[in-house]
Amino acid sequence: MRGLRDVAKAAGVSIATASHVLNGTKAVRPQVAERVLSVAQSLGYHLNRTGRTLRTGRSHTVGLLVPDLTNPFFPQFAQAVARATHELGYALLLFDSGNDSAIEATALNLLAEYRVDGAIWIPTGTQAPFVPPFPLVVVDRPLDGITDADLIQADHEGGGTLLAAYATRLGHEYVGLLSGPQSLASARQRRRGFITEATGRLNVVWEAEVPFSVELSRDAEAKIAEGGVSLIAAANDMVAIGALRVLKHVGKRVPEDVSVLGFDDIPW
Amino acid sequence: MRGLRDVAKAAGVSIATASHVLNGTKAVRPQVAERVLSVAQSLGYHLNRTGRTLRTGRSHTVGLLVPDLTNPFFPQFAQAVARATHELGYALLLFDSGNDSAIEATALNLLAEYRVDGAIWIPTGTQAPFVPPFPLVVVDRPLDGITDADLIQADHEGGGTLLAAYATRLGHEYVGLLSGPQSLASARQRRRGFITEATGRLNVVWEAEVPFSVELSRDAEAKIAEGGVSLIAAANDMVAIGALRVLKHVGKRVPEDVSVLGFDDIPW
DNA sequence: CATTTATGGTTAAACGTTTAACCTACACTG
DNA sequence: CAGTGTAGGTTAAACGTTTAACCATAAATG
Repeated sequence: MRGLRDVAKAAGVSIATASHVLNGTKAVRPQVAERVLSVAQSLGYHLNRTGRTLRTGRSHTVGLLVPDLTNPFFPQFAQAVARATHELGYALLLFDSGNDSAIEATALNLLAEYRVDGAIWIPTGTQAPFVPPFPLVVVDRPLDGITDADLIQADHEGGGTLLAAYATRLGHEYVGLLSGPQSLASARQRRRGFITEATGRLNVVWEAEVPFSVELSRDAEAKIAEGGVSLIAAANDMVAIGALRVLKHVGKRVPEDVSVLGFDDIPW
Repeated sequence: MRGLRDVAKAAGVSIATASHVLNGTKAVRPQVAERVLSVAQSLGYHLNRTGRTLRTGRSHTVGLLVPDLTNPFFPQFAQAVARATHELGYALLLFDSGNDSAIEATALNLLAEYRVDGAIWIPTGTQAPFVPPFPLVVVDRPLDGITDADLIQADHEGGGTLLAAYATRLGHEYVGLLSGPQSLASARQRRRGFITEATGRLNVVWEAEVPFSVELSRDAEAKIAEGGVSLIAAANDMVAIGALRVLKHVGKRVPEDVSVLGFDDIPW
């Protein structure tokens, strides 16, 4: 692969000058600048980022680590981040941990190894494998022992409150609750909001804890099939869709027989 | 950030030995190996990949460039690739071009700048902005002028054939076709297969070309609303869902009033 | 005209690794 | 005991950039 040295030689100029031309970092006679550029072009020169990063100590790269790209919430998020970083002239390293904290740890390690200038992390758990050597923005799920990271969080508790309030407003009385994985702060907060708002107003006939996925637990499926409620509140749109599947499977119509409430507004 | 030099110094050993310990690339007395490892650990040392890549010329990184992560087909694909690369000890750089060939070009350029050892590319168009300086696997959409890349392709034409054959088997006669963007080879091939199989057996009352998205064209929406067909074949599951939306909007029931056929088997 | 200043270029060091080549001390062999 | 091999370590060069420091020439200034 051609390097700056080859470009410089072919253009009859020093490496420094070639670098200055390519980066516009110092005045160069138009004539020779033109020559350097055309030589670079015809040689198929591509900057070697490892060289630059090594020298400057800045990678102009940020990392994004999400729990699961097949949950459509995250691609939307990733695209927004990608657009922003791209506009700012940063490269984006995108990792999908697959909800696996071991993979998450190696991804985090890779971000460190690539010397990202910063990262956005939507953790799958509540633990960091090490304290990240780069500026960090944590999304939605506070981490134990990481104190100097920024935290962006939706009002999950308020969202849970809204679910219960809406169910009440629609006149429902007996409801089921599919709460998300209680290992996640976000799921805990949604649940708390729901329960708090529901007590005294709604009768939570049953509750089941399920993963943030369309695949529910056997327990949850049994409770959904059992009936006895006029509304099912789900911690998540994917969970809501899982509930819809089970209901269809057991021959219950939505919303005629039972209503289903979700959270996230995914395109599905 | 701590480097190998700091680790070596703190362990009272040369940089070379520290490197050998960390990479297991030469025999070292267990006692000193242990010391190096624990020092590295306590110093929070992370390998500097830019240094290694610069020296070795190999990044142990592969790139994956997809057209649109919000099309659920691609996250599935990406996860499979991620798992495979991870198992082989490679890092994966994931890019989403957003169906924008300008972004695609810069992504490709980034892959070159990162010196990936190879890349998988699902192109949005049919042109490459430059001949990639790394081994390339192109998926589903052959490129003009790129001769030495591997090509993996689904049997799109056969899929189109299946759509028409299935419609015929179900006894349909008057059908509509939502063909995908004809700028893409995959969409062209699906269409060709469908048309070939349909001629003589089905009456293709109307056809509309739409993007691979749930957002259809005005023209397509009008044709769908208009009716006159008992089945609509879509070039894509997302397109099929777009059709379902329009049908619901105009009060047509599926499958009682009209059937809808898709392609891809996405989870939605 | 003598001096300063701007313009356009070069030299060389440094970033953090890896790794071939080298070195030393010791154990083994005959 | 001379000679050979091996185990375990070090030295130093190289990868491709960027950039401070330097230099030469030409232009501007008084």
